[in-house]
Amino acid sequence: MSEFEKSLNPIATPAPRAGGLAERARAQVTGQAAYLQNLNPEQRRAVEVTDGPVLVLAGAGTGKTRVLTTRIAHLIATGLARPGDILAVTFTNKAAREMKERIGHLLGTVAEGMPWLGTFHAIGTKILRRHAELVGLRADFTILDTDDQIRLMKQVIQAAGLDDKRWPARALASLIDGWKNRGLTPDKVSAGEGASFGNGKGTALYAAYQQRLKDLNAADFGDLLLENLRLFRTHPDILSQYQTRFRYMLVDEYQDTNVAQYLWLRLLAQNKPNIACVGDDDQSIYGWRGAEVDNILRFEHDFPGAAVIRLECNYRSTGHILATAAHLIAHNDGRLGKTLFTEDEAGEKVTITGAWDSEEEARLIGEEIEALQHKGHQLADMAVLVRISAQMRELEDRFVTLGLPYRVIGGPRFYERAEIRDALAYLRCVANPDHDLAFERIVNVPKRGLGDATLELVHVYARNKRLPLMEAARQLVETDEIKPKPRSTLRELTKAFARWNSLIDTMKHNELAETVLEESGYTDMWQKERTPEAAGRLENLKELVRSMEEFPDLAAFLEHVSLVMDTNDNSDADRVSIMTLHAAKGLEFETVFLPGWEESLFPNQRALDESGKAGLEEERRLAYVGITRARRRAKLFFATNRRLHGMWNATIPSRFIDELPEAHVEITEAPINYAHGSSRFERMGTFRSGYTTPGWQRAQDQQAQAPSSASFGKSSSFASSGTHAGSARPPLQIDGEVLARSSGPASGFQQGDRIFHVKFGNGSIIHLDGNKLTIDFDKAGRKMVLDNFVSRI
DNA sequence: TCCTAGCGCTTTTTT
DNA sequence: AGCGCTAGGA
Repeated sequence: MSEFEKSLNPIATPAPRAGGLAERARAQVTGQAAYLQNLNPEQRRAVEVTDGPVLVLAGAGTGKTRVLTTRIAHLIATGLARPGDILAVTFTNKAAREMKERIGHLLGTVAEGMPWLGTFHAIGTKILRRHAELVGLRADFTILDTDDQIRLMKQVIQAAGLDDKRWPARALASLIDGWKNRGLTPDKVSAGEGASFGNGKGTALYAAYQQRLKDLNAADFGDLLLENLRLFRTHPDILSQYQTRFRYMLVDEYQDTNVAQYLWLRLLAQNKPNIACVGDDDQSIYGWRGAEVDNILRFEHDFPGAAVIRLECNYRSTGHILATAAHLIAHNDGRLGKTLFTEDEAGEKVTITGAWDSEEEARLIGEEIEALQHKGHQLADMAVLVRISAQMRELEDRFVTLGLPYRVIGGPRFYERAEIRDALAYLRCVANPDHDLAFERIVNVPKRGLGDATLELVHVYARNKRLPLMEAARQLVETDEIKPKPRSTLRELTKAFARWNSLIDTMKHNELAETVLEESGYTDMWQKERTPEAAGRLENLKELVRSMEEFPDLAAFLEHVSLVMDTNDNSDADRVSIMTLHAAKGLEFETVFLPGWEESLFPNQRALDESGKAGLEEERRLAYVGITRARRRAKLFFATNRRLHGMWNATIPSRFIDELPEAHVEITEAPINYAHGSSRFERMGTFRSGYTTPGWQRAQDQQAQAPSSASFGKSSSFASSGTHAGSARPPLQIDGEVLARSSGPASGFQQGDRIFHVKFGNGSIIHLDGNKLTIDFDKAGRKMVLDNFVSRI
């Protein structure tokens, strides 16, 4: 066996397999490795430059994952590193899973031999467990999920004598989360920031929370990295141990790293920076949760002598799509700059379709999907990408009506469902009776008559005796402190937990789970509730028990769910996907529908308010991500009226539409005429009026007409959904004297004026309400329209 | 201790 | 509009 073959697979010596390791290795002897042959020159360079820091700027669809996985395979195949020498970090479990699979394909072996390939958090946990005692934890510390975290913070807030109404635990949670993302321990938080919460007690609350975590032998997600930093800083010997171990480092999605992750990487890469970071500054869309685009922009400065490799050949999208995306993103400042190109055909232009309202928009999308389906396209090749989840409802309604199979990606995840968390809390209590937060969660679920009063007794006793709640309860029920009824209930419960706990070693863990859920009365609770929803919950519980089979024991299962908050749903039915733009990153589809390109929604007003120009640029990157998900068809939509929080609002097309290159987009008409009628010409007109004037400028114009932005919002809202009923829209009556008075003669029109409307033709104004006009059209009947689509004749 | 009516909030989401 | 939480009453 040659030297490099040994390094490929140091243990077994299997017979050479077709396409396997040995065969590939032989290919390398004769010329070059087979795995390198499918790479373009830039990709190859990104794989073969193994010394020193490397930044790979990988534009959308340029083969980023291929480079990462091939690079790892290359390091192993050439004998530069053994699998255990390579640290490879990703953000999501999905990405980690995918990489393992693909490396396995490349090397012809299952890549379980990559012990240090995983998410930041998974690897952080692994390291932390080995040295837990050095940061005040035990090796079996529990990882709190968001829910536990918030309940704990609530306790901390109350313990500090603060009103948890006025200072909500959620707010503190996001504040502390933000600090942890930035690598700040309580002593590092600036006084000003610390004082911003809880009457100046922010920092103290943070410190108290950290203390509580230590008491509970627990860590939250942020700690998994933050405690690593502490460990590395306070124990240079341990740091150097890992520096030596990780001879090569790879980082996926580098543009999404936050400060803590950045510091972690820097510490590990300190002496021997064989670090390769792959990312795309144009796809940084997680600034709001602590990601620092700066990390990638600063890479060359941080790692002097870094090789910067740009992957600019796009293998995903056709010409028009790519050109559209490129032109849009060029409006951002401060980019590292890439020019994507494709060797693919120009393909179809990106289409822009204006709809009267969001219902019509959903209808149009539904029809286009059906039309494509009739032409033989798979539903699984299509996706609808929305800015906010609230947009999904109307789409789902429409798809249900059409009988169009769809799936919502993202949404509430499996492990976040109440019944799953309850079941997990039971199992955590069984496995670890000291898990106070889990105990609290289920002590009275199902209702057992153990309310606040009883629980408070247990709490007080536990605090005084410094005991876990379960143990405190066990001791308390032997006294007369508790009233007879709750006393016997609680006694039975603690006995039950003791019994279940004793079964851990003898009973199969999934059977044990079933037993626990049965005997505790938890399954009964849902069975008694005869609703379809409860049936679904029971289904989920079954699924949970089933999924446990994949793990060797209860402890392994619980560790898995703490870190992996998703399940791989392998439903392969042919369905349209609906998801947010954020959830779509990293995915691709033949056809992508992008509804809701309107000011306020997209770019999202809140992002603009909170982050100004940076917010706008992140929104634009989101738009870029959306368009670049499409392989062959990207279809943009906007509606002139949208229902938000139950109110109809007049909207104007997104400024992003104005930023698209005219040569690569086309404005479409709706394929079918609806109740209010439409023709190609009219739709063009509608759109043009929104196209030639920059969106933001018109927004200002409209704002200027109204006394204030608040009354603008009001005056442009239709009365209710009842008066606005989609295609079968009845003549609209405006129910508000109040509304009419409040908005005044803002439109400049008068009752009786003859007007022309781009969509409905000529008509007479019969009623005015701010910028909304009720008009009897000569041909189209009575409609309510907005003044900016109307001109006097 | 439990049930329910009313109130307030509402971007994006991973681990 | 819809959901989750909370306070207040039974």
